Order: sequence, then structure tokens, then C-alpha cells
Amino acid sequence: MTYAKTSAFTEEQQQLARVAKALAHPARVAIIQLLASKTTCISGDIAAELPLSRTTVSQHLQELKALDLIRGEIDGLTVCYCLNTELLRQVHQQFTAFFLEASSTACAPGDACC
Amino acid sequence: MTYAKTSAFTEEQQQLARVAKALAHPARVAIIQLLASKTTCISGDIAAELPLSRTTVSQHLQELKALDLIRGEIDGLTVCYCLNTELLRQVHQQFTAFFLEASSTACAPGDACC
DNA sequence: ACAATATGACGCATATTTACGACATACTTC
DNA sequence: GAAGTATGTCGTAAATATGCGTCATATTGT
Repeated sequence: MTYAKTSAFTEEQQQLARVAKALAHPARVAIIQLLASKTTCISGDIAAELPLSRTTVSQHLQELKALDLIRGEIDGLTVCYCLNTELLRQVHQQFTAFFLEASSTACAPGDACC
Repeated sequence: MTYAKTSAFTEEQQQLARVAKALAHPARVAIIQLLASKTTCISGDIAAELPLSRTTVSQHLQELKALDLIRGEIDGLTVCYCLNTELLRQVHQQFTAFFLEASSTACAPGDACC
């Protein structure tokens, strides 16, 4: 984004693409799953569970945070990341609307339109 | 992918990331929406409706086709693209499972874990 | 204050994506 | 078969993403 002639697409399309991009890397998918399953969500612990350097994981965390999908709370020396469940539910709805629209299409292989 | 230390993540995580990456550009989101709404799905028509060159659109179409999200049928001189609704429904379920897992997490801001 | 620790920011190398013009191919029509 | 049309492939430039080491900063414990 901010690369494409991005302004020519609807805000809705851009929003969906933005979130999709956030999930477009297995590490970020893994991070979200980790935050969902673990009760400890300390930055260092997250990095320790992933096959990437601490620096790289931190970068992925910042990307998720930039979209507000996760939030970080500083607790003394450590930082605790938590999922923004509100937003995730909202995003889920957006994706569902998109997929429903797409999977109940009038244009399928073999149809008159093809 | 095939960039990350990709093998270290689960196939499930990689699959989700792969599909997310396919949706990570507004043009590809737009293409899917177009195919869902229009009854004509001819390559050239698709390109004409997007603010990108025909070549670029063709490239995006190939990316979606590579994941089998869309399928192209050659009809003489033109090529008709259609959504793979089966796969889209499947992918929708994967995303739903992921989002449900994520949005019903035990770790929320203010919780004991943070 | 000092040493130890946890994190993020910065800089850099490499890989991938994006966008597009030019070219090649295949089919249709004349 | 020649001319025209619709598509995809290729090559290439510019923008981004990815991964990681090193450094700067902030906090804790001594």
C-alpha cells in the first residue's frame, strides 16, 4: 500500500487489504495464536517461542500494533502484548462479509457468463 | 513465503498467511469483488475497470489463479475468469476459525496475565 | 551510582512485490 | 495467409518486506 494507485480503490478494499497484509506472514499469524492461547504475553517470551531473532519478532509485533490488532502495556521492565479482541471481531465480520459475497457469486465455472 | 524460515511454522499458519497475502492488495480484493458481482468475467473487461495497466492486472490475476482462488477458461480469443467458490468457502472457514480463536482469548488488556 | 536485563529504534543486506512497456503467442476474420 | 485482437510472458525499475546485529533507552536490583 501507499505504493499502489491506492486512492483509486475504495476505503473498504484498502482496509481489507491492510489487515490481510498483516496476516500475510506466518510469524504474525503465529504471534496472534500465541497471544490467544498463552496467559503470558510478554514480548521476550513470544520471541523465544518463534524461530526468529528477537529483533525480527519485535518488528512483527510493531506491525500488528500499528494496525491496533494488538496492544502493548509496559509493565516495568517487560512489555505485555494483548490482542485487541474488539477490533479482531470487527475485522472478522469484514472478512466474513467479503467471503460471503465472494462465495455466493453468480459467476461459477460452466455458467452462462463464461 | 519461501522467504521466511517458513518451515518452522505449521502448515496451517503458512496456509493462512498464503491466502492472506493473496488478499493483501486492494487490486486483488477488487478483482474478487468484481468477479462476484459481474456476469461478465473476461480478462480484458476486468482490466478496464481497474486503475492499473492491463499487464499489471493480468499479473494479479495470475497470483490469484496460482492459489486456485480463481480459474480461467479460454473461450476462443478471450479468457473468462471465475471464482472458485468451493475453495473460497473453505478459506472462509479457516479464517473464521482463526478469528474465533483470536477474539475469544483469555488474555485481554487489564487481565491478570498482563 | 552501577551492573544487569528487556525492549525498541536504526542501519544494512537480501528477497519479494508492484507496475508497466515491449514482445510472443494464439485465435478470429477477411 | 494476412491483419487485427486478446492475453500472457519477459525484462526491468522502483518500492517494500524480511531478517538480524548493534546501539540507545528505560527499569530493576545491588
